[in-house]
Amino acid sequence: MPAKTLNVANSVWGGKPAPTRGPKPTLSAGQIAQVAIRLADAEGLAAVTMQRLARELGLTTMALYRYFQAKADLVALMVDSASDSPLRVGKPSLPWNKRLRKWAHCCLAIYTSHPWFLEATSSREGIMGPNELSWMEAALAMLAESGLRPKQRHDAFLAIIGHVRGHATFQQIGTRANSRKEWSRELGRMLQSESHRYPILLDVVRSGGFSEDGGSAFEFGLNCILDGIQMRVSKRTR
Amino acid sequence: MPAKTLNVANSVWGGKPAPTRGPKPTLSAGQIAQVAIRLADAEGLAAVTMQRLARELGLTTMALYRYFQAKADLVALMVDSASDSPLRVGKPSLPWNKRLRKWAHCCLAIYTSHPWFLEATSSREGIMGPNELSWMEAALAMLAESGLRPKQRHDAFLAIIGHVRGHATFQQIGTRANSRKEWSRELGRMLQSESHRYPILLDVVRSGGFSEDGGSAFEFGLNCILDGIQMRVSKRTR
DNA sequence: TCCAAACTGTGTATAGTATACACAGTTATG
DNA sequence: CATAACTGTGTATACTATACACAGTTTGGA
Repeated sequence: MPAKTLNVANSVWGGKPAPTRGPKPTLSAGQIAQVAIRLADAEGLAAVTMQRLARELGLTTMALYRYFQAKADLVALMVDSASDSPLRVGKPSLPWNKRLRKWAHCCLAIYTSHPWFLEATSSREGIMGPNELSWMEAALAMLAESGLRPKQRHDAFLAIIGHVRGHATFQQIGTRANSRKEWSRELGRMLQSESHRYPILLDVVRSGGFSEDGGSAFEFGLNCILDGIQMRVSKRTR
Repeated sequence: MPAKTLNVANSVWGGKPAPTRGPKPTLSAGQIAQVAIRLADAEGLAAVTMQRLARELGLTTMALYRYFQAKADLVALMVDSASDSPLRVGKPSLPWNKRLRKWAHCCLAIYTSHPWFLEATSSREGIMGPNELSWMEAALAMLAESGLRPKQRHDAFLAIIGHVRGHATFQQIGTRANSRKEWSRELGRMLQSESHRYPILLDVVRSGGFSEDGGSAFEFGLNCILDGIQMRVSKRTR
């Protein structure tokens, strides 16, 4: 019996029947997740330990296990709560690709405003939560408008979310110990001592490809993907 | 002083001066990394603990710290060793995009043959190793042939590696506890009970978008990106 | 009205993690 | 040949997640 998966689902899909006897819980799973999110935003996901979180809440460590069967359930709820974020893609009259572009930007905003989000969603063991699925549904709906078949909608979605996550990964380079600039400088130094092996890479580093960005890399790749999808849509309708 | 970063670099860029006195080490860092790779391939990255690895090698746990300053250094060497993998992109006479496609497939092969590779490379704190950089150099060289400027080469590279990693992430869904099919079935059941909220998503699941793939999703997104790059190259040369 | 079931949070205990530190044995160099 | 520099060992520590027994609280049914 796949017990773990089901439990994770329970924490995110409010499936607990709300018992009648016994004392009322002093908190709710949602409240705990909110505090955990604030903690993770401020100090990283590694700071969210059961002991630390309990201390933050004025509870004992083990009290948390009355709200979540395991830590994975807590993280799952953190993820889905953070996914309850405004998705503004403009009027439905806008063409699908314009709205999809906005979708990607809103989605990226979750990753950038919650640095832990990427790590927390990198191992998709349990089932996804309702808010996460809503994001997915929205993107797939736009792709459906484009005229792609269901399987291709999925493929296109994967390319886009992959790009969002890829950019989020890139943004987090050297985030912890050193600053990003320091990381880039270090790489440059390393490359210079081996410049014969990596001449072109050295060009890129010197052009500031790694240190400064300002979102142009995100835009570039997103445009490539959207144009590529557009081409395949045109092929189909032609 | 960013000591940790430098140490990681040392383990990967053989910078230790090879001492003269004292007994010879019974092993080398590279050998240890190879055993760790075999262990991770078989039982996952979580199985690679210092104690387990030491037991596997017939050493004490603490003996490993004579070879690596910290576990992160070991993982860094695992990553770079696994990156020492054949990159066959065909004759240099082939057009850059055909070779870049092959590059992406070879790169994906690393991720699929080493399921731990994705996780091990998800937090890029330290500097990259020489083999990793060689992969990057190769891709950037192809993009340079296309005529893109250095900054755009970087942007394009990011889109491609992002797609490779995105697909690797997708492939690992539900890999652990349940099979992937079970995961998809579970999702389908969940969606059916909320079918009014996720009608289009349900279509995709029913079309087998999640359960079966066979690499078509990878191909689709890769083609989109490569065509998108091609368009931008044409614009520039026109 | 009262009792027992069901629930809450607490305290304690355990197994597993990385890794710091002191030590004993070994080797090449002065 | 003595000592410095290195090897691997053993022990200890601080942190994880979480299992389990318990004491106190609330409520449904008698």
